[in-house]
Amino acid sequence: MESAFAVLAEPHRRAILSMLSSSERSVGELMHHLRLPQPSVSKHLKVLRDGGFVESRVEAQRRVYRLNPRPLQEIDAWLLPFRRFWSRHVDALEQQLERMEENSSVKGKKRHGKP
Amino acid sequence: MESAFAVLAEPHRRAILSMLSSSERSVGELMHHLRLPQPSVSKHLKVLRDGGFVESRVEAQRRVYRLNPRPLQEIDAWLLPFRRFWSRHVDALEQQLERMEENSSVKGKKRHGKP
DNA sequence: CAGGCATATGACCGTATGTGCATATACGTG
DNA sequence: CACGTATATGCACATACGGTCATATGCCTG
Repeated sequence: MESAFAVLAEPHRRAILSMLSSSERSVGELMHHLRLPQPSVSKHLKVLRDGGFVESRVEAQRRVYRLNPRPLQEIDAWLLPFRRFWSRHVDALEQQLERMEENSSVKGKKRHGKP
Repeated sequence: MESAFAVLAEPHRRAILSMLSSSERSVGELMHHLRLPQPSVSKHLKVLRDGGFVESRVEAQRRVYRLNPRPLQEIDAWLLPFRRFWSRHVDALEQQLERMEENSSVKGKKRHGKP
C-alpha cells in the first residue's frame, strides 16, 4: 500500500473513517452500519491501521477503533499547492466556461469519423 | 473508477497533477518528465480526464493538458469534517503523547502482540 | 498525396485487491 | 475448564489495474 490515497480509494474504508470521525466504534458497530461481513470489516481496519488512519483500544473482547488524523493531515498538506492553483484560477476558469458555452454546445461528440 | 481517491491512488497520476499545477504540459513533456512510455502516460491521462482532474486542448498535433481543480476541491470538502475532528483533538492527542512518554519508553511498535 | 510526428486505443499479461468462507485466537463467564 | 462472544487471519477466487507492444488516428510538411 503505497499511499494514503490508495487506502482511501476504498469506499467502505472512507465510510469507516467518516463513522469514526463522530465517535469511537467497535468492530461490531462498524459491521452493523456497513452491512458487511465481519472479516471484511476487520481487513479494512487492518489496512487503515497499517496506513495509520486508525488506532484500536482493547476493551474486554471488543476492539474499539478511533481515528488518527495524521494521514488525513498529510493529504490536506498535499492539497496545498493545488489550493493556490485554484484560488489563482477561479476567474480564469469562469471565463473559460463562458467561452466554451458560446463556442459550441456539442461537446459530447467524439470526432472519430473518417474524412 | 468510482472515486476521486481511486484516481489519486496512482503515484504517476499524482505526479502528473503536480506537474500540471505549475503549468500546462503536452503529453510529450509529461512523458519525458515521468520517464514513462507514452501509452502509459496517455492512459493515466484518460483516467484523469474521466475523473475530471484534467482537460486537454488541441494544439496542432499536440494535446496540451491543464489542471481542472474541481475534483480536488471535492476532496478538500470531504476533508472538512475531519479537520474539525483534528482541531478538536490536537490538545487531546498531545496529552496522549505525553502520557505515552511518561508511561514507558520501551513499548516500541508492539501493535501486534505475538504469542 | 506520401511520410512523419504526436497521441490515443486495443490486446495481452502479471499482479494486487476485495470478498466469502472456514478457522484461529483472545477474553469473559458459568 | 468448557463454552460463547468478539475479532483476526489464511485460503481460494474473481476482478481490476498498470505496464508493454502493436496499431490506429490526426495533423503538419514537403
